[in-house]
Amino acid sequence: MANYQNNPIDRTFAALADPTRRYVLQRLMDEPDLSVSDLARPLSLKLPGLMKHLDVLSDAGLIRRTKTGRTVQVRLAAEPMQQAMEWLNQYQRFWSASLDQLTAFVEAQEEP
Amino acid sequence: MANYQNNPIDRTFAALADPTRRYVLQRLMDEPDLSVSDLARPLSLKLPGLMKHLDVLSDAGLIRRTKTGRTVQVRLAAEPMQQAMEWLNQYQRFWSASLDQLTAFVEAQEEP
DNA sequence: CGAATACTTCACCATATGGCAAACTATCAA
DNA sequence: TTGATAGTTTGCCATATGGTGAAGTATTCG
Repeated sequence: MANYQNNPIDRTFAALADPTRRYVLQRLMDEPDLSVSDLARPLSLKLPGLMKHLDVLSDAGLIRRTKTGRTVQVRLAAEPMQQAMEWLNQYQRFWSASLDQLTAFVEAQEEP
Repeated sequence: MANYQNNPIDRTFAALADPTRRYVLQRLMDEPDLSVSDLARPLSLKLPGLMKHLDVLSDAGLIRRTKTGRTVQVRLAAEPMQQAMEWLNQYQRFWSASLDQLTAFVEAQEEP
């Protein structure tokens, strides 16, 4: 093989390509600082499985883990998504309809 | 293992996770309807290697291939990126600085 | 027709990924 | 201090991915 996701944007997109990992990210949006077992509870995989996903997310810089006592708090660190977003932005001229959607979305965000 | 990218958004992000494939997409933005060998020429891989990448991109719905005679035209089909984009949009509230950037970008696009 | 061109398919390889059970390492509670 | 709890590490496995060379299929050119 060769290179295997070693640049940041590769790792970001690769991390986002798995539904379990996207689920983790979405949960962390709503409930910050969840523990590893809190995250695992609703999932149908064992802890070692989740660990691997968390490693992928950490390597991509999308989460940060801090251990206090015996529990680990997992927190979102969405910075790398910005790059991913910027990369995708280039393609907007190929779907102007959705450009309108995006504009609406951004405007909605700007309102109080 | 399990599920291996079988839903559309998985396939989209997985397709975007490789630099060769992102290169192909970017070239197709600038020069639509390139042939397979045109795409391969500047790359340091053999045709079968590129073929696999094109298969991944097709399966993700990001390109479309049409054969005329013995040459194949590859065209961008960026629709699935919209979904990817929308997914990423959720995270904007985690980086408001770049939200401003995005707003600027969208506004720039809207000007003639 | 015969040969070159433009892909495509096949068989093969090394490494990655996503999952598990089992064993291990804290840390907190009784 | 024993035991439960929270997480990690270590094999191990099956399948995926990204690459190759070699052979196969059309199509076009001379």
